[in-house]
Amino acid sequence: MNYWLVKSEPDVYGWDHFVKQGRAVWDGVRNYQARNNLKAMQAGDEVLFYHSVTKPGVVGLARVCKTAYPDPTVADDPAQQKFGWVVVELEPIMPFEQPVALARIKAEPMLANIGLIKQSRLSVMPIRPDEFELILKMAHANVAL
DNA sequence: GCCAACGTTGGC
DNA sequence: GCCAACGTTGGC
Repeated sequence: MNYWLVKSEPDVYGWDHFVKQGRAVWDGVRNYQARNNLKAMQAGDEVLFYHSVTKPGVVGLARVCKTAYPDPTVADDPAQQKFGWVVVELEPIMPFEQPVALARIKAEPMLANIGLIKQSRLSVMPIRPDEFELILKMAHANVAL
């Protein structure tokens, strides 16, 4: 089991929209490192859902329900296909009773090396098990790991 | 609205 | 291959 964090701007695609749909095709990733992270995801991996820009913070927990396949939004664009962009599919598990604001993450010494802070522009990143567990605690999420 | 970080593009 | 210019992300 691996743990991840994905970012989305709530005004573009927020947690509520995600829950309403019940499943998300995670498309639009156009960065090699983020793409490689998508490719490394396995079915059942747990994913922190992060709202960027407005009220930045982790708002809920999701899981990978379908592993990487070619991004259908560039299926008709040969110029884009050479990049090998992919999507995964995610489904919501639960919202956080107490969302974990970025400010709280920054204030937590044990999270000083989290990718979210170290590589602030990366939109799909791995999270260490200890970091993941701590964020769930901070969210008051009682979930079996 | 501003700015820092950083990835990409294109000239040389 | 280097580097300046430029665009995008995302926090504040």
